[in-house]
Amino acid sequence: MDRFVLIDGHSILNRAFYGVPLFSNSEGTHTNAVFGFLNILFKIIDEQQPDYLAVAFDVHQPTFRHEMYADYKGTRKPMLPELREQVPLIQTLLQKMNITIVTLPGYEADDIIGTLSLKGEQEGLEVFVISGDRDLLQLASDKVTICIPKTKKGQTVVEHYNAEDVQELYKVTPKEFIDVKALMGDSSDNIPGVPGIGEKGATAIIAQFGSIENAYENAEQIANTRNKNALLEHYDLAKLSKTLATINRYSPVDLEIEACVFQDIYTPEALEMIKQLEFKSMLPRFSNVSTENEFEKNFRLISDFSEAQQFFAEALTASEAGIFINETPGFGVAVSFGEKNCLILENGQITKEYLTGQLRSLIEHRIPLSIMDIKEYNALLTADENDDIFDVSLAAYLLNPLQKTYEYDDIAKDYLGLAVPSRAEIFPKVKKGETPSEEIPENVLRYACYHSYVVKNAKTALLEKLKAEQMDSVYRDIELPLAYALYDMEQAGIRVEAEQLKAYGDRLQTGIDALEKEIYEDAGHSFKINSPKQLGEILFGEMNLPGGKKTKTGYSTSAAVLEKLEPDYPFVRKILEYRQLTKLKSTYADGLAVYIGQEQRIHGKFHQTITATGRISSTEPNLQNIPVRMPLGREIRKVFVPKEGCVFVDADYSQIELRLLAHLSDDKNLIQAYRNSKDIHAATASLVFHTPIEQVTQQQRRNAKAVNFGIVYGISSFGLSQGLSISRKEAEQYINDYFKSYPAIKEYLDRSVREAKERGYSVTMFGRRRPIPELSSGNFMQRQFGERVAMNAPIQGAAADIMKIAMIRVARELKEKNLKSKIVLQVHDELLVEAYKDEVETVKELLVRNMSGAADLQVPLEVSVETGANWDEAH
DNA sequence: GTAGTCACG
DNA sequence: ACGTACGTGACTACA
Repeated sequence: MDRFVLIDGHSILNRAFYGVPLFSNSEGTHTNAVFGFLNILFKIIDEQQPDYLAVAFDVHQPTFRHEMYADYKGTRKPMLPELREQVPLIQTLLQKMNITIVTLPGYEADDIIGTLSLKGEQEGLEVFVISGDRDLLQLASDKVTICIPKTKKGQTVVEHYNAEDVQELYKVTPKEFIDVKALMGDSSDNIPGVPGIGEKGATAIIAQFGSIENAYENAEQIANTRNKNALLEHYDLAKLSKTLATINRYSPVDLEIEACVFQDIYTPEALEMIKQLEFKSMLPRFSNVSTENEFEKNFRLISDFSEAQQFFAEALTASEAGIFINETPGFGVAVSFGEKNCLILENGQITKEYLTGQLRSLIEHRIPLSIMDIKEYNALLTADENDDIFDVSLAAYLLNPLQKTYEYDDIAKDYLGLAVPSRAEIFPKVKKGETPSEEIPENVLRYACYHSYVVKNAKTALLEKLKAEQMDSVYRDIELPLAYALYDMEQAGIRVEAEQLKAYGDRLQTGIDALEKEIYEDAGHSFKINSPKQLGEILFGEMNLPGGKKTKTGYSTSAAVLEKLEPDYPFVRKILEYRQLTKLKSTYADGLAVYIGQEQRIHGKFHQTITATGRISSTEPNLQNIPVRMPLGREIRKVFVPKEGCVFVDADYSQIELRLLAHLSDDKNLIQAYRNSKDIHAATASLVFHTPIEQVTQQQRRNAKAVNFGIVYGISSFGLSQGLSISRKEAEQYINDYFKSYPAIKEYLDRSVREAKERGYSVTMFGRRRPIPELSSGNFMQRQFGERVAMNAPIQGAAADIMKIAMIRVARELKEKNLKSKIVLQVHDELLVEAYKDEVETVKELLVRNMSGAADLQVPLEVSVETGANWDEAH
């Protein structure tokens, strides 16, 4: 039997909107409801395999119901703008998917569905009605099934109701269901119902009499007197309600079911829109859509040795080439130059060594190459900063540092205006992160050659754009050379004493076990101490501690909250201690151990295209957040040690961000303070609190320090009050006093915000940009966030630039002087060098010189340097 | 997969 | 009245 699926458009969109957290694509269009709608649509299509499909939408116009009852749907809230803007989106997308959309002025989508479902039933079809609205249950029969999607534990499940299910659930037939609703009323549609009769009464009456009319005629048989009187008194209202609640199954829908025949929904037009909406997870569904480009005909697979040799010989004559290195399922190299795009796969005489040798040869012959993420592939290419290699990822990052990834298909779209199939489209079964294991060669060919094609062609566009935005220098003088310095740093790795680390972990475990026992005893039972939910219930529920309430999901148990309770409750102190110990154990003791490799070294990754401000980030493991503030945590640094014959030399910028603030704002007072004083926070306190510097108290100094931090973060009185545990009023006073002492800083910060608003981005003194779309948001909070970012980004970004410049210079000088010492870590304002003992003095000197000389500021760029037998000692 | 928490600059 | 410090990454619990 053929199946006919009818979808209640607004109802499903509405459900999707509230079921899926609000999000937008990178253009700022809200897309969550469209996303949710599609997920439900795909699920229904997969389950039902419809032969006919139509989606009904209401039109924004009064219906026949409004004419008979002016207040119909009167109390309904207007649709939120975030949802309203998605209605045309889903409608356009459905059209692009060849799906029939039905609307009917003067009628609701319910009536269209009622009419078409009846038509379908009469024509012998099996009908499925998809809606979130239970009113539709009145349409259920043995041929018509009502499907209601629900979100259960984050998963969409669809509940099915035919006539029997309705009977079972509501004790009345689908037809009688109308009468029940009419009697009890419906607040969401503003159907009046009969005053005094609720769900129970309505169901009882209709179950007994079958209809309002029959019940009225036999009213004397209604057992409940109050219900009986209510019905007798409000019979007219009940009749009106019934008419309003009845779906019109004979509305003038001018549509033959044949016109709804289900066709291929995976069209190129729809795919284009899905990409625009950025629904990456849905791309695999469109894998059969060919987004084949003309040039794809030039993609060739080479697995014959002599052919490969000929190809590489020709490549040596190219003016430039794009390359991609494919590592799974087999090793291969894709090279694009001129009109040629070839993937040469490892095969027989074509060995991995041969292929990398050929790439080396291109580099040595100074053929300009273009590649994504040179750092990632440099183990194979062994290039250095003097080679002619263009890194597409770095350029794309500079042009927009806010993106999560820089995939070749995004590059093609953004800089070549070209739609190319993404990885997900080419390998539909392969999930992100997994490796294609049994991929057919044609797919690998497409994937690899699209890659090399895009990187070859994007180079010009990216360079032009960098130049146009005055970022060519940041690219050429900072990011690109830095990639090689970071590569060397990753290769060097850092030595970690595995046994000491293990011992440290064991020590922690002893403490954890003891604390756990005490905590369970105090609580009277065991529970997951690290579960904020369980802990919150115990603290603020069972134990009835003051405070309580905070987050969306329950009580807040953050350190900030618990620390306020700590003095009065030993139990809370134990919790905090437990948290500290388990954190150290899991993240550091156990967490680091798994990364220890050859020669006891950890080779963490340093990422250059992640942060919005230009800092680098560190993962697997994160070596930029190794504890230092608390003594017990700091112990971990003792297991980071230099190799035999070496010591650590650790160099730190002293308050680089605050110094940058002095420089950028040109504030004479702050500049003077830096030139005169060793202790800038005390100097600030002296000025702000009108106290001679030698009389500044520790408290005053602490406060001044917090204000200094706050300024760099994009000050707000609330933020400062939180940081200092003082009132907002006091915080505000501090800020005012601060700006009185440093008037140019206020002007500078205001200027930062103003200029960022004008430009849409902020920019560092080296030309690095950070777009701040929040500045033009209609949302106050968002805009305010944008303003703080506009104050912070030029400072944090410039500090990052300076450190990068310093790293490049240090790495260069170490190489030039043939020193064996190596940079092993960068922690934003700190460089750690593993220095050979006979090089220590040279290293110390060159570190300080290069770091403090990396920028010419109006204040000295101070660098402190220390040595030690482990990281703790050296820092 | 997200929320909460906490480690760093 | 809103409900906030800037930038990251890893881990645990839980839906």
